[in-house]
Amino acid sequence: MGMFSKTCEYAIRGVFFIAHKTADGGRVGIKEIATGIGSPEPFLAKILQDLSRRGIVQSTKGPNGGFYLNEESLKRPLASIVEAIDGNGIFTGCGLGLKQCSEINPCPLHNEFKYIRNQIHDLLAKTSIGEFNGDMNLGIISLKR
Amino acid sequence: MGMFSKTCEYAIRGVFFIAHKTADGGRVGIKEIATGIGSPEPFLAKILQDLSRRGIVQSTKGPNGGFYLNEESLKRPLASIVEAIDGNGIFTGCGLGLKQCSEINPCPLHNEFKYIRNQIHDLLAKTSIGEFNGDMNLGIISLKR
DNA sequence: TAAATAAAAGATTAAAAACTCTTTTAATAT
DNA sequence: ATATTAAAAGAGTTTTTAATCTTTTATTTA
Repeated sequence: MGMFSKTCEYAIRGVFFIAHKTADGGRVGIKEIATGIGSPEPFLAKILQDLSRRGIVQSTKGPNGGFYLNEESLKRPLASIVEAIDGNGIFTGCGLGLKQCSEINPCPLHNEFKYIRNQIHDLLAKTSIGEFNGDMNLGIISLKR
Repeated sequence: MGMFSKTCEYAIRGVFFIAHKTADGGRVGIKEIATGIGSPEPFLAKILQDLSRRGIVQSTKGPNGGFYLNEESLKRPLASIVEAIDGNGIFTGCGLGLKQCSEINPCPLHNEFKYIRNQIHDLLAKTSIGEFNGDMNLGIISLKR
């Protein structure tokens, strides 16, 4: 059980891959993305179609088509991907799974978890999709395995 | 998708409930625990059996039997419950789901996630199972809904 | 405008997690 | 000893998540 669902992990890795591959203005096909991040191709296709519908990635059909990211998309925070796929439960949900846990009806770990959830949210909100392209060019980081 | 699996959420809430209910030295039955924390009874039974086998909770069969916590168990950190049920993936796993993500082969968010995962671990390691009994007596906190 | 390309959409299957039911075993009290 | 109580254990079901397959639609190039 990771921090995000498997779907969301593929989504983030896929979007990073697209950002990196299309930094020069081109397009990248689903096959290349799936291979590049080590995900099942048809499953990733579904995920990217969803993100495309939501405007988080861009795509065109036909020859020379594929996925890419416009200026605006590159500036979006990672939080927008996570919220689109997993919802905002990770930012707001109770650590012990209680629906009505809140400031006035807190679970035993309410304050401790609130602190951590806020940190996760801040991290994902302040980090933009585009900002890792440099690292990846240097081969420092990995999106596969 | 919460921080922990549903199973783990029930486990933590169940153990808190046992700690609270048996603080005076008694035992508490699975039915009362399940009702008290709002979980499916047979499913919670499975979970507590597992924790019992691992020595994280104590139990006796027969009349006046039920679950309880000995001195040692009350002092254990919450981390021991989480590790028993969900494993240590939440403390060590890669945020993007990469098996081989590490210091020398980091994913784009490796350092950021490491920081957060350490915080989660520290919180769960420094917090003991028994230390919320007082709060619960005051009716400040909830384990249900 | 026809052929080729590549994503979109819909339907289906597989695997994992969550949950239930039935039988057995251990402990206690009479 | 026997009946009763309550957890342990095992097998089975349901639901959710993950993954696959097939058909359709849009775009481009020749």
